[in-house]
Amino acid sequence: MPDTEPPARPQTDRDTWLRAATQTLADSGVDGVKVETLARQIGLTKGSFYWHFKDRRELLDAVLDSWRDGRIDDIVQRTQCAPGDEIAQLHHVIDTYSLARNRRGMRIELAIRDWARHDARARQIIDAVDAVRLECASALFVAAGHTADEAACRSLLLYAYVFGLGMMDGEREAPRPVASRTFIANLITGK
Amino acid sequence: MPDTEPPARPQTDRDTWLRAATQTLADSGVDGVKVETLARQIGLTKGSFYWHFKDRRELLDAVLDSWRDGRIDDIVQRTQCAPGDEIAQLHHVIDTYSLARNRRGMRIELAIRDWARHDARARQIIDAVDAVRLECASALFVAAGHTADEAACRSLLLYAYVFGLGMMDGEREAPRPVASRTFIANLITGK
DNA sequence: CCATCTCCATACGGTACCGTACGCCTCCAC
DNA sequence: GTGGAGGCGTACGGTACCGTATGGAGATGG
Repeated sequence: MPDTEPPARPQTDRDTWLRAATQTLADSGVDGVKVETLARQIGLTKGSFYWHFKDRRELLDAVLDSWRDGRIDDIVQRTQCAPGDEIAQLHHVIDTYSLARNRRGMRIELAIRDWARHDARARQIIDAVDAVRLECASALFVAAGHTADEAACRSLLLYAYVFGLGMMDGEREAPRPVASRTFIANLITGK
Repeated sequence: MPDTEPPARPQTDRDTWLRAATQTLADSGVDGVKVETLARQIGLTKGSFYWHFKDRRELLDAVLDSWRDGRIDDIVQRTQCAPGDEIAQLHHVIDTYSLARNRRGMRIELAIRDWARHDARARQIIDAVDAVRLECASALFVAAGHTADEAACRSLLLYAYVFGLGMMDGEREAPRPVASRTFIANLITGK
């Protein structure tokens, strides 16, 4: 921040740490993200780590920031559609979050949500992402003809459902039957 | 198990360890449950701990078992009602799980659900509790006139919603407006 | 060819755990 | 009163972390 952006440094090894941390976060939760363990995994040492990051916390914050940016870009993209297709698009959003279709994404999401129960910064990131998601989904419901209040309720139900289901299903292999998922999606979107 | 039940031992100090572990589980997650930390909290030492428990794992399993028993008793009780009151009873169940009404219960629940993502035994307990809950809720929906398939879908939506909402809301103070909660509950139960 | 900067390895001190070994009380039976 | 057994405290070895200190290889520029 003090100096003028050293011109496009590769930072590829910083990203290596970031990716490893994100993966471990998904696999083992925040408490599994340990400097020495990551070092062994990626074949580097703490010497490298403490050159790229001030401390463990800075790594975690970087993971959080990059996750937030990715999720916000994603939802903004995924909720743009032609007029008249809003409900179909909402069904697509629900499907996108299904465990079978996006296991890794769901694991990261759940790990961060759990983390947010003890960490203010993580909580803040989660709240920011949720706010954008709810707003985007609400806009679709409104475009489909619902009132603003009702749209907000249905959006909340939608996201609570997809993440709650992710939590209940855990690592289950067999996906829920199509008929069930369609029925539930119809309840949420209002047929 | 080998001998014949030493006649009603107090076991009050074993229970002290159990309660402390459950509380810490709710506050800090499984990884926060550490023998030496608990010892400091309750004013005992590891000498006591390793007399009552074989190791840390045995304590965790005991927490899990007692939680499962409590949850199953609770849901069986809470889903008994007079004929005709089924939908009202389901609304009551939803309300019961609201964060404002049962913060501590929700914290324990979420901590165990997160734990279940890495631990087979915890996963097994969660699955057992979920199965009973879904069955009990489904029975109410069936009694209210829904088909078995639809009852199963609505039950799944109900529980996914309440736990998903618990996750999204975190430690939020202000409860959701009554109108919203009623609207969503009506969507789930079918008006 | 020397200086400096980047990037990383090695080595170290310190802390927080787990589980074990062992010993000290206290209560009760005989 | 003495000998177990229940219940617990103390002390110890071992491990897995965090963060720091320091040095060294390799590129880069003068």
